[in-house]
Amino acid sequence: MAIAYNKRTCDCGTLRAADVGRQVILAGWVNNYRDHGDNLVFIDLRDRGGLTQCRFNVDTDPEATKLARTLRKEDCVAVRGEVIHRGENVNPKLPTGEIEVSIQEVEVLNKSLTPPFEVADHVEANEDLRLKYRFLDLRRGPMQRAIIMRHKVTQAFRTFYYNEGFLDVETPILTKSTPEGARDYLVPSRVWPGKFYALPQSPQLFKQLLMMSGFDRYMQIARCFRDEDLRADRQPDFTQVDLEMAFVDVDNVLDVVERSLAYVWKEAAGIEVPVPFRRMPYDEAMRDYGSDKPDLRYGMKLIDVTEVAGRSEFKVFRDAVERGGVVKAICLTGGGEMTRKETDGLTVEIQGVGAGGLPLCKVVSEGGKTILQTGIAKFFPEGLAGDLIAAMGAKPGDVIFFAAGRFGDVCKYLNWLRITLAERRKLVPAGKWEFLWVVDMPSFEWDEESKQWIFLHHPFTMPRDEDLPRMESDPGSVRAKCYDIVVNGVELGSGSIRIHNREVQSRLFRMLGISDEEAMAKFVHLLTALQYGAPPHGGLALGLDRIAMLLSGTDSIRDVIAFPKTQRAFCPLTECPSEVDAKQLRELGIDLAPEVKAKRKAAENEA
RNA sequence: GGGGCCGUAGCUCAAUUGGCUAGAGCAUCGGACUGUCGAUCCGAAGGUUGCGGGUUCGAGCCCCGUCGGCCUCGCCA
Repeated sequence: MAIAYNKRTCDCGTLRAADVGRQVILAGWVNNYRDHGDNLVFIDLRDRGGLTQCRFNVDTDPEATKLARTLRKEDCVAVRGEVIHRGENVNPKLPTGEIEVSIQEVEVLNKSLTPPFEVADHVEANEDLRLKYRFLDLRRGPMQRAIIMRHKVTQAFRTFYYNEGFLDVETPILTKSTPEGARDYLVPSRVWPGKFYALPQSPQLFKQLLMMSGFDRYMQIARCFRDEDLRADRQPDFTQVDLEMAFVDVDNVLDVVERSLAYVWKEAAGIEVPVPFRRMPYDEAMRDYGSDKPDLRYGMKLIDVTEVAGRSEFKVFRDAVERGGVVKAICLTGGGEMTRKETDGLTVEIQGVGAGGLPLCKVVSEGGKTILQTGIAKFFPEGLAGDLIAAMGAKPGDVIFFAAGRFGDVCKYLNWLRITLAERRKLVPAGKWEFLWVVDMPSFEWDEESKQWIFLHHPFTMPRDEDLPRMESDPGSVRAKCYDIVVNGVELGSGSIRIHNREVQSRLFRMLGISDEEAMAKFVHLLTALQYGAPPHGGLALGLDRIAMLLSGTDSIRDVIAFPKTQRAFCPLTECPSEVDAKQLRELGIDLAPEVKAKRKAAENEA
């Protein structure tokens, strides 16, 4: 090799004025080139560490300068030269801006085609193009920082939990399909034609088994797979910080998890987070915020105005109340300045969420009195309007938004509205981290479709001790020993204390209309293990992608995943999923459905 | 599965009410330039307006279908 690129003296972000005079070897990519004619050429060389300006002078190094002139963006090169001070020409924008390297020798390690988009910090390209050329996208500063942030988060979690005595144990990727919950990704097997493994939705059952095995503190950075529709914060394969502890109750789990989060925020991002975190019962979260993951960085609580609204002449409200529903409202301080166009726009949008409309009225001051105006104000006679204003704590200049109907629907609409208003009107304070435990969720929920009770969490979640006697008589009142950790309106993770007693587990399955035979068929390994001295245990799983996303300041987990998939679970880089050979299918004993074949043929003919 | 927004040069965008040869910035290529660092200056090249159909004298624009992307509801124990 012309230049010993395997003996780089440092990376492109480290050289300073103190290094002037040193002979250095650098390697990296051409970030930019500036050709000043016969004598002078500049190349900005970039690697993971940063940028270093390389100077080529034809008078002193004609060969190198000649070659430098042919360099283009994203060429991979190695250079050798002397660190010199820039004198009058320091660049304060660069950490290395005091120096440059006067290049004596340059070697092109590999030319680059013209990139399909500019490899620059400020990116303009569409995300799907960036995903197709992810290896180029990942060269960009913000992406490098995001991936590095993720690494720091991972490392901090490991350090913390290892220091707390947690054992890192791997669990199978090929495992058993469980039809409950999310859809499984299935894996066929040549050795077992007609049978399938499933990729784990989480290591849930295995980590419980590890507790029964006596490894009383377990953690794993675990890949999980769910074949469901995607979102900005959901990928088909994602990563959990999975943990489980034996001989614990709720407080033990919350304590160690919140300390781990505080440690990670400090270590990875330098942010101090006070512990313990606030706790809020699920009912309170739903009542005040209409959400099981409320964002506490701003106010705009939901206020129940069912009583007042029921006395109004507005038919929508009266109907809702008569049908046993609720009317709730939020007050937007200073919202009176919103234009008709803005509120009409919100109406259309909230209809997209499912609401019939967006009733509202403005609070104004007139003749020394505070009154309601516009919108549905006319349905509130003076006295009633006063009651409403008092209930809302509204002041002149505010706007009151309403939602009426079933409790769940009202929550959905006003939660959407609260979040949307906070974002649009910039009511979200920067740099604030509002951690919150949401606890005491119901164990069961009545499902209208199947006309039976279904579990809200998973079927191994322990009900609260004092609620156990009511499991059969009043299932709706049973609260679970389960907990969600939320920060700034984002659910970071959830967990529970598990059932460690076979009798309780059987009672619970019976209650849900699942026979013992059925339960055994699905969960034989767990149910059997429960009978051999299973210890009390519980745990939690944290969404690593979301944590990395929040600490990177992005709003999509795709930004902290090196090779993510699109919303339709397609990878533009590898172009997967893809078709496979007929031979592969034959070996697996699999035939495609006729309609799938027909569709494929039609697509081929078109192409 | 439902709703919304979007698709024009390699990239990001523009194109008046449906009307002349579809434009601009960046990137690319050629040339100039000794201190730039988002270099600058001069010039060139670059288009199946995602795809298919329809309406029209005339479609980037209107209509229908389809493909793809993002957001969202459902879904995600």
